Amino acid sequence: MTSTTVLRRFNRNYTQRIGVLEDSFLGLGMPLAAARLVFEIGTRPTTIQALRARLGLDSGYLSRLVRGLERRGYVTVQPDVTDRRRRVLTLTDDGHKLLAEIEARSEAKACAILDPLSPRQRERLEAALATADLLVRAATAEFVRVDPTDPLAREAVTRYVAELNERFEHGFDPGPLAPADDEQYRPPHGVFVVARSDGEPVAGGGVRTFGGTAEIKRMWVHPDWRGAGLGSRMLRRLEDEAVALGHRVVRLDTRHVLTEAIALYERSGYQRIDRYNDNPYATHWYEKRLPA
Amino acid sequence: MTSTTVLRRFNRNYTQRIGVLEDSFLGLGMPLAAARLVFEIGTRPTTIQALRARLGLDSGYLSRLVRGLERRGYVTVQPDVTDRRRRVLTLTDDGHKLLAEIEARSEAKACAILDPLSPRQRERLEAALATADLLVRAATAEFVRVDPTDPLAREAVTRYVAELNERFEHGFDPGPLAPADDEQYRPPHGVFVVARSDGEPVAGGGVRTFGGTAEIKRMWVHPDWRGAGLGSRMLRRLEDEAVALGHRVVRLDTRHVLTEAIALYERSGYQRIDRYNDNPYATHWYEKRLPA
DNA sequence: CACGATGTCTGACTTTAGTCAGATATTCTG
DNA sequence: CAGAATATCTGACTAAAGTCAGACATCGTG
Repeated sequence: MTSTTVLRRFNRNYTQRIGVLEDSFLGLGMPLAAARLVFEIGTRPTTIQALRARLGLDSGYLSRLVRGLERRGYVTVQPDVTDRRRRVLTLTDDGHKLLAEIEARSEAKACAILDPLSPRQRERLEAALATADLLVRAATAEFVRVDPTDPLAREAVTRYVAELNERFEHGFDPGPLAPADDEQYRPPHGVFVVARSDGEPVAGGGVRTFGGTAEIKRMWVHPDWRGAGLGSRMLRRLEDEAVALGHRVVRLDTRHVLTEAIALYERSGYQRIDRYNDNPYATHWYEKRLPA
Repeated sequence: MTSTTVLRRFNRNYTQRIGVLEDSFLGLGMPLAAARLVFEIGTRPTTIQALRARLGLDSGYLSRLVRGLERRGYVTVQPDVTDRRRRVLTLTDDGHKLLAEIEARSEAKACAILDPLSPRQRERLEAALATADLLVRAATAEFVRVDPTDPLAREAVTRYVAELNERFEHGFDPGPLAPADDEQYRPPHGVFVVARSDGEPVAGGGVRTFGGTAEIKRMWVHPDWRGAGLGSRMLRRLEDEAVALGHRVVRLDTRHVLTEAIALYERSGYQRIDRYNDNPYATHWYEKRLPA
């Protein structure tokens, strides 16, 4: 049986049986879409714009849904202070009560579904769903080239730096962030790529030109998203970008404590070479010849 | 994280991303529900009644959907010869063409979703989905008491007999099926239980009164549904039924080749005892004292 | 063969979900 | 500061999905 067959079969069986999870929102006196909104807003106050991106709704439709929730007193709508075109949504006390009710219903429904399973089977299902969840999310993440000043890129780099600082024995200091730095990751010198899911960066990395070859830098994968192949995909994508920039050789450096990264590079055909830069944090240097 | 949390999280992520599998039916010039019907009818000719049970649709709504398909020449509707109230649906040639188109679109969509994954990740996802599929299906199977003459019970017993006949070294002959036999699995002497999913029996088993104690017989789980705990659930259910019939002790016999069954009984607290009947096929005899 | 149950159909209706074309206010860019 | 771009809102519309009450034919049972 092929993977697509399994996926399609699962989809049929699952949506038919578990789709009922959403039916638990019935009887709340509001359409399901509105209940989903309450859930999203409850997770964290959001702008209408963010909801539109996250849930993929038409702006007119969303506007009406929100107004409905406002009219019933579940949410308050206020202009965003930093950009008065945007409007920030917050749950009122009644909204939080409603959210609690929604949560309770979902939970009850989920319990009812899992109830017949023995603890052992439940654990198996939990593990399978967690794996499937991660892989499905990873498969649907979108890789996009962005400007290094894009908020997505900024966040990816910030988290990358924070992680190195935590994992390196004596911390990590990226030095002052000069505007010239950004220039390195802009065509024609280089590019920056992020993987995005639901509007959040889940992986990032850049290629720049250094010493006549391409150099891959700042590769990072969100901790919650590791083990799903995003690292390999990012690496492959950055190699493609290097080729597109006209390079035939790509290099990179790393530090011994980053064992997963080292494993990834070696699995991906990188050869260890001598020190080619003066990065004080680097302990390993790699090179790969790219197919034209 | 609890199982319900994982289930709910998966459900949110999954329906949002993969629900798109169904969007592939868009542009066929028919509502999604109609496309689903074509798929169901294509799998095997069905009656309207069966569709209603399987898809859980309102009879009026379904009637209209079917009439629409008929009007466009995708299905033919004929009275069932055995019961002229029922109507049998069959795909026409055009209907089969449409089904092929639907299949192609689903397949393309599934491919697109899986495409970004490496073969290794795809295999992992496939395994996870197959496990989740089995367990979700098992969790939602319904255990019902039925009369031993009920078609569901008949099918379960038939398949049970067929399997024993195949697995026993010299086959298995259940002997003539006497009406008195059925009586044994009817209150107040006994009961017959089947687990049902989408109208098909996926497990079955009976309790009868024999030699002053309860005896569990004819326990069977559909081969495609094994490894999901249906056997344990059926055993527990039959024990409960035995208690309800007023018994405090339940016995059963089995044959050495049925190793999973033996493992199940021993895991479930059954003690091996001496031969208590003259079943020529039995090699192992078990007993369990039931909590009141 | 009467009577209740079953299977299907019809008409009249509602809700949900969504689309699309502008209108308006605000912010960004040169 | 003009003009483009962005964020939201409004009105007018459609299609899909489903509900409900009742009508009608057929079947099984006593």
